[in-house]
Amino acid sequence: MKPKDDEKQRAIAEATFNLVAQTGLSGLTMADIAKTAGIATSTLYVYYPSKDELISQLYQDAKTATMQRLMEGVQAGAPLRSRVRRIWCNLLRHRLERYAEVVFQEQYYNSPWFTQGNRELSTRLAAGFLALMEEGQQQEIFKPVPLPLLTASVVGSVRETANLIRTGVLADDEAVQQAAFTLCWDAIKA
Amino acid sequence: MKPKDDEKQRAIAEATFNLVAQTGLSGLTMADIAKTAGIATSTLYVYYPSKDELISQLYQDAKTATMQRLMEGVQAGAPLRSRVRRIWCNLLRHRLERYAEVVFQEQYYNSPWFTQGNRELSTRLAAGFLALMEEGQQQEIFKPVPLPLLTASVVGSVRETANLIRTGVLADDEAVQQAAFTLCWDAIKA
DNA sequence: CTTGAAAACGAATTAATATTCGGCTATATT
DNA sequence: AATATAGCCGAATATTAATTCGTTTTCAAG
Repeated sequence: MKPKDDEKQRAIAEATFNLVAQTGLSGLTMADIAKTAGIATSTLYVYYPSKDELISQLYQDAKTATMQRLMEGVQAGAPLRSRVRRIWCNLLRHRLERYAEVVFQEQYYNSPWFTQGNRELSTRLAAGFLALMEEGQQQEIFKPVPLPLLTASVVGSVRETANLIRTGVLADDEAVQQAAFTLCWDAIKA
Repeated sequence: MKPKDDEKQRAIAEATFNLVAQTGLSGLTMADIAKTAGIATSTLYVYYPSKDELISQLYQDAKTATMQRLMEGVQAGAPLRSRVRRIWCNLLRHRLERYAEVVFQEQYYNSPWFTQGNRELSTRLAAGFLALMEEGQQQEIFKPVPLPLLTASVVGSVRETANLIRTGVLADDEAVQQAAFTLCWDAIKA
């Protein structure tokens, strides 16, 4: 029997991310995905049973990749500030380099199709990051406020910064990064 | 001749906001709007020439209301910190009380239908807020970083906080508000 | 080299959904 | 009170898009 083609799989994902970044999740059609990926529309159904499943599956892949990158090169022994800084930079680079993928994730996350199961996956993948923030709070390096306030500040800071850089309002250089991270750190530090 | 019915106008807006909050801008149909508003689908076309125009018009109304509320009770003579705090609280209250309207604005803002004209409107309406932030920077109360970084921090802080309160992660009380605003202020203050 | 099972395709099919149309109704003006 | 103008409605219409179907092509196993 003929095996599925990994290359087509990749093409489908890439096409979907790019189309969503261009025209939004709302404008996404199976016909467009197929055309952009260079295959027939009906072939999509060989790889995914429905449009919903396709989107959900791609979300899981993208989210997993994001959270993996988040923790890249974070050394357990290093000072907390540099670990947080590393995470902050990882997230920023990821958002800038794989913008389409990130847009896709956010649009799906805020869409009526987003499932409970995917919400649980997100929580599970964020566990490492959460533990790190909690540690910082116990060491009294961070403010004694509800933990979600701290994590939201970090993630929010990256999002805002990435948007400003992407739209050309800010340059993508060391100075901007330094400044933006300092705002973030001052917000959370005790 | 028969005049247009203000009550219907209101019902259309309310229906649209609620439906978008429930099922997303992508799931919005003219039939649903009409049904929820209690009128015939074709009557929608008496008030708006097309679905696009309907959405665009409602966005302008909502955005205007938001920015008006933003500056409510901000006294020109007051210390900068309390003016910023007032703005921060205004935005938070608005996001919590008129959640559907805010969701609608954000989804439209990030949709492929969002027009250049609406982008300009947004900029125009934000002028007062921007001037205030610039003043704070000239008085060296804020950090000497690019202005957009400061404004994004404030707006982002409100968004994150409102989301946490709305989803029940944080309580809607004075203590939380105090804590969240302190994070925000520490981020931007020199 | 044959073969069978699954991939791949293009053409239906079916289900939604934005918009239009023709007639009726309400009301502001005279 | 008459009337004309525009609101209002329910029923078409036309278009778009997800999914299915029947056939052909490809490839791994025997």
